[in-house]
Amino acid sequence: MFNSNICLIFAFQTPSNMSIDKKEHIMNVAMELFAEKGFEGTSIRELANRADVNIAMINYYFGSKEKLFEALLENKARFMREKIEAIHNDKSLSEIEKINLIIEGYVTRFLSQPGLHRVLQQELLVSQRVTLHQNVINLFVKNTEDVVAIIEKGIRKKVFKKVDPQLLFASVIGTINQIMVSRTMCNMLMEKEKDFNPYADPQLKKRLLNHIKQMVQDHLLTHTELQKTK
Amino acid sequence: MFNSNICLIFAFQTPSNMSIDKKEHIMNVAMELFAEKGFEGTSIRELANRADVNIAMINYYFGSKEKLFEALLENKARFMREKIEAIHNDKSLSEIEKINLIIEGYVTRFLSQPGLHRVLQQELLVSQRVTLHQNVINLFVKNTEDVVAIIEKGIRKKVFKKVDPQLLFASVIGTINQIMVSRTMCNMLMEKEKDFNPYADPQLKKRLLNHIKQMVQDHLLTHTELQKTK
DNA sequence: TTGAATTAAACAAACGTTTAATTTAATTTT
DNA sequence: AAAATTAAATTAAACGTTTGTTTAATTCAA
Repeated sequence: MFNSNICLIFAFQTPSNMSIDKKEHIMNVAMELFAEKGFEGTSIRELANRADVNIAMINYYFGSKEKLFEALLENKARFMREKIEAIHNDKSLSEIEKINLIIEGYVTRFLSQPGLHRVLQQELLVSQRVTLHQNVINLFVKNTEDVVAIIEKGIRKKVFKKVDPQLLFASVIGTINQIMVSRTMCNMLMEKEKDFNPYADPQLKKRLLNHIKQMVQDHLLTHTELQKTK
Repeated sequence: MFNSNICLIFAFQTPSNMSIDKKEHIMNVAMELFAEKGFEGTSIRELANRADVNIAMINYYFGSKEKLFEALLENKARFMREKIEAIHNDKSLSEIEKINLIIEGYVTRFLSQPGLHRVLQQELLVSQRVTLHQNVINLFVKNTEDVVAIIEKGIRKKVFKKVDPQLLFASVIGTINQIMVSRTMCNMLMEKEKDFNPYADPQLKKRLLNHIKQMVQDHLLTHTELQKTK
């Protein structure tokens, strides 16, 4: 009751852009909730409540819960595409430099947006909303193709040894995913207190970057004879 | 966790296997559905329908939808624990052999149970059902601790170079996860037809095993000087 | 005065769960 | 061995909530 009054006062003070801000605001809260509870686990009512708007406003702005979800991903998820394309086409960079830049890009982006990462991962995992599911896949496959092309060029140039490019990229992304999948788990593995936010910790970022780069480089540049297991 | 299972087994001492088979059957169908649509995305009615049992039977057997889910994980998710413990304590194995055996164990187990993997991953990603969520985490953390101990022993013995044990294990699991997260995506990456089942393909298994083992071994046994990026 | 923004209330549909009645199977009594 | 008794398994129907969405009235800014 009090809140709505306060809101009305602020509505007077901020003139026309209120509606755009409100849309933005709803999307931010939605990202938070979807990341926490998943798409089906989040109710419009809870979202409206947390965002402090009327239930009807969500359908008024976005049409439906699912369209809100689509708008969310459309708005936030294209992020790595242009970056990777740019790196791929930059002729001043060596292959190993490109790989390192891509690793840095992913680590930076995912660590700074844990919620988005969580939502994307959920959408990959669950195949309920078919076209959205497919969109996320396509985005990822395109990125993989670029990275694979870079690695294959390095192999042809004989600066890399023969590796499995698709699976190597899967290892890079998979490592980050494994860290992002659960904050609690991450803290336990990294021996931090329970309510620490590891994703904002520059030390974790450094550690993660270092591990991935070193592992990828060791794998790309050297060859050890595989041990046999009987 | 154990108690509930034991209790249920003793509760129906009826030798009539029909009921136990039916329970088994419901759990299998539930795994299928949860893997496809997630926990909240699956309705009791749809589950009952697909399993060809009355809706009430699910609550009759399991008490609730959530308890069914718990029973499911309790029944199927303990798998790697004993195996890793056994490998960890086996004194006839070298460190690198242990690591390879663990990699083989995970790959084999996950590839043979894609649904279970999917459900576990979802439960890590979503923190709705708190204790269940924590159980999955604990299971995973315990496994990590064993693997970390093995790697650290290898480092002390100077058969491994100094690496980040936690993150290396994250890379192993993460690579497998990345393959398991979406069948469609996996097929696109591996250039298979759309309705191919990659997880049953021995060639993919071989390829995955080979990549992970080789990458881990390169990383553990050799050292390359890290390139600087400005 | 007009069109957009916002609201409370109502909507039907779907949800997980419970009930109460009935069928089936096993055990006990005759 | 047949009948009676008891308990478990199964069912259809209903329960009260909650879901996403819509409506129709009201407030707001221009």
